[in-house]
Amino acid sequence: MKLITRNTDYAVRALCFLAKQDGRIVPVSGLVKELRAPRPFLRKILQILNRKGLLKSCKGQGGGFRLALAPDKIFLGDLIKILQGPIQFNDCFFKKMFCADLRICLLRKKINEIEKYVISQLESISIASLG
Amino acid sequence: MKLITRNTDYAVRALCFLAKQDGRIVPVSGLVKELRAPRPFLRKILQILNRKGLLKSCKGQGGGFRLALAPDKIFLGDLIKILQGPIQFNDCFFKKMFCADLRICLLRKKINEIEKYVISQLESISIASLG
DNA sequence: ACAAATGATACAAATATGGTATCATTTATT
DNA sequence: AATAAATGATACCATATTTGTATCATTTGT
Repeated sequence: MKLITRNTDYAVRALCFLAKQDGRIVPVSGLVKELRAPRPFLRKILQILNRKGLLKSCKGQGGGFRLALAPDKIFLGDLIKILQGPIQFNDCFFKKMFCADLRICLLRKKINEIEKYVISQLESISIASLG
Repeated sequence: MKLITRNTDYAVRALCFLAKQDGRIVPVSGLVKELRAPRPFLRKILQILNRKGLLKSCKGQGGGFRLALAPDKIFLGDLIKILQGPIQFNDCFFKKMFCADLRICLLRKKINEIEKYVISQLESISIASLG
């Protein structure tokens, strides 16, 4: 079981690299070189981060990407939510089926507590702290 | 992202039910009825738990399953390891590629800390505490 | 002998993840 | 104005994992 998937991993590395560029625009080719990531896959990730407002893109020749926010305002939790969906340790498979039953509630309750801790941690890890 | 998958969920419920049977042998049909789980899928799960020593099976007519250990000696962490594999929040996609690089180590280090906490929690939640 | 149970194992469907391919659009440069 | 270099959008495909299903062999109580 993984906490972060490959696309999040690429995203972290890309953002860390961009954080070191002082706002200079970097084209995908530059990031591909730096990260040795598959180019079309990386493009897809960057485009998503652009749409979500973490990156700012510039089209046309000389274009590329730069951070849209300060590195200490971008958190691992944000990236995971955007690229992997909400963290739901606690997704109940049995919905209304058992939920009157005490032991199920106990399981859910305990997993929920773990989830809350993990989310709070992930929301405290900034790109700046990883750079 | 899920912390426990459906088969683990079934396993928890099955073990909790068996824990209430005072060592009486319960056939799969009994558990299917109790859990409304797909019978062949549940059989597969129970057979795995038997092989791993958490359950004791009895073949033949009148056979079935019972707990092999006291409910306070079986932990959620065990079930997850058996049915979902080792918890590896920290599985590095980039192995030797970047590992000389400081920022990668920072990411891994932080995820490792979260992983350790989660594992310690999962290893503290017993079937008895969920019953 | 028979029926009721598990053991073992191969197969299949559904979903999630990782990645590719293509074409349209924008923009700097010439 | 033409061209080349970049992103935007989107459809598609490959692989792995999860969630099952199906079948036959084996064991055991009656």
